Amino acid sequence: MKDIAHDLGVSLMTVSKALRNHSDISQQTRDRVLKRMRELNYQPDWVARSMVTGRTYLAGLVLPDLMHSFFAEVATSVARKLQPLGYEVVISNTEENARLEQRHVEVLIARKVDGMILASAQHQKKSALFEALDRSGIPYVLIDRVIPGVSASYVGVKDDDLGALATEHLLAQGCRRIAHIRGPAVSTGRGRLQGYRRTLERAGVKIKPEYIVEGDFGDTGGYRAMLRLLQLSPLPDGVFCYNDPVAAGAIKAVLEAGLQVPEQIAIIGAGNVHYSDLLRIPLSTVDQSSSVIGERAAELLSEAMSAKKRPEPRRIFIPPRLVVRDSSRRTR
Amino acid sequence: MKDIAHDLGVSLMTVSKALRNHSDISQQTRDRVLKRMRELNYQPDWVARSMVTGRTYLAGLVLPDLMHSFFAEVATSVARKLQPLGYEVVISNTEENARLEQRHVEVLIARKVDGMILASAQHQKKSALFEALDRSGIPYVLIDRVIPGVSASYVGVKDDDLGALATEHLLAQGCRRIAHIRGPAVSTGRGRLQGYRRTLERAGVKIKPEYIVEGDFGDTGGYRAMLRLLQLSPLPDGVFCYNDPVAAGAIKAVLEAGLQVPEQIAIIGAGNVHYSDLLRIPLSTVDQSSSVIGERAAELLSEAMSAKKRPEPRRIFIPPRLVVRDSSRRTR
DNA sequence: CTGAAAGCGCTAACAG
DNA sequence: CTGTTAGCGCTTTCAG
Repeated sequence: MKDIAHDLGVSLMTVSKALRNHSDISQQTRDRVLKRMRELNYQPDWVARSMVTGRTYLAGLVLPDLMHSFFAEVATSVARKLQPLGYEVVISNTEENARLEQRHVEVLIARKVDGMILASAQHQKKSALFEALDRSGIPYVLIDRVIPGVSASYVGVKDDDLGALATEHLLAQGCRRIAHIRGPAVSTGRGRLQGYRRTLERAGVKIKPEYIVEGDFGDTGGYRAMLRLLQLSPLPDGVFCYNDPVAAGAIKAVLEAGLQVPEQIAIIGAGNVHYSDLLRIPLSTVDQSSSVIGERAAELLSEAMSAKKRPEPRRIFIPPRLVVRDSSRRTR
Repeated sequence: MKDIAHDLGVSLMTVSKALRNHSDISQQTRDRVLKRMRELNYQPDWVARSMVTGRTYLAGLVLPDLMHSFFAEVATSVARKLQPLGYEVVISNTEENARLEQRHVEVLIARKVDGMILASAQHQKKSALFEALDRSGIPYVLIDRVIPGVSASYVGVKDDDLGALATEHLLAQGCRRIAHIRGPAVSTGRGRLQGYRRTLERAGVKIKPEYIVEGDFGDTGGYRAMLRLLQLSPLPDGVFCYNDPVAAGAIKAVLEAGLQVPEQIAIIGAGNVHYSDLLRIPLSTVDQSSSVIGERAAELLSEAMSAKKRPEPRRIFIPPRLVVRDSSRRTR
């Protein structure tokens, strides 16, 4: 900047204003400055600019697992929304580890990101993480997982409705012994389980505790959980799985056991990950509109980041949508 | 910092040094400083620190598509390697768009990232992007895709070897009419095609131009490409697909046409994405060790970032590894 | 419309 | 072991 000012015989300030399209600069001066800037390949230094303006135009995105296609879709849509607004997105992969997540968030705070979107892996009600976040004054939006006791904006589906939708579908397909491979103790896992319970109760079906098994987040967990279900007698005739990777693993186990999907055991997952249609047996699922979640969250965040004072937290619930494919369609 | 210094009756510098574990500070003073720091919930301001040190401890990762499981794996392993070293990773999703990529890289330069890893979507030899990058002096490592004319460090597989390996395997399975669904005109697409050609020539098999069709990067492209192959007569009895998503789409088309995989048409992909084993027909593929690529690239970059002077570019080639599953295993 | 002065929060270099 | 001085590259404020 100094060079440009010197070369053109104007002051630093004139250059600074010209570069930022400030109003009180003559068109002629502006053009000269921009021309010289291009000649010198000059790019304004964001670090210095941030230091004085207090804004970094960085947005943090804290995710439990980038390799889970649901979060990859969210990341893509968040970036697609935020980048045109001038924000760069810093993605932190927490690997479902609450401690690691805490550290990442502290780092993002110290780096003065303008805002954060997080699918938090915290299990506890009110963790140090959210205290630090609130103290920092940095706006943030929760996605996918609700953290009890944290009153921040949220975007996601109502997981009990999702669980109910899936379970109702299995009932409608004629299943009577419906099992659930449940997820971990985060809000999505709890909510889906609750929806499953609620639906069976309302339908007057007795809930058997041994039909509810823990499946973790991924396909290996789903595979192992299904092996346990396959020990039972009578066998379940339908399984609602925490998510699509878990369901894919479960299907693998069922097929290896020589049983038919969906004829003997119908299976449904959740998330509608993009390859669901390409699996061994095209997978029925409940769609969560991952890209819509990302978009809405980005919108809420960008409002909060540009607002003078913190806007009221808002909760946006995306309605879950049933997608029936072969894995649960009974041809009775 | 000023507050801490004031509260403790020491100078700013003492605090600054204590916080950074500088050697010439007494243990006692350091402890007092750290204690007060915790009490005040103070976090050093990275922006200010970067301004004076010239280092941001940000690393850019420029990828064509986060939703492609190969790149998601690379991103995960890069982050896992770099974060313990104190770097935060900024991921830019270029959506296979060379212009968008150019803009992203400029932004990363202006933000003064300490280094970059890129799987570039540039088609041309020497684009403005790499000129800007070289001018900036920021170290960078190319992964997955070689850019002709750019002499930077590189980590990836030799794509012609990959293509040869896949094609040889199909030959060994008894296929005689081997088609190729090729990728776009980036180095990976060209290299795999070349390996396919080379192998067929050496085996004395005539290459039919109509057996080489364009499939783009993803499953829809693979599906459409396979539909075109299915018009041909005689039908191919083996297809080497650019990557696993393309292969998954191709399998879908074959099955819908009522043909058997692998009995009538054997299929092999590349990349060994993590769900390959869960597809309709478990997919044979060539593994590229995505996480190793990420790790090695991160290692090369971190060396370059901490070196005084730019180290010599290095090229690391990961050997491709054949993974045979049902989609190509002929039970003759 | 243009410019001068002051300072953002921190650290490098050097002096005590 | 501790402190002083100067300045990173930019913008904000206010005066011409």
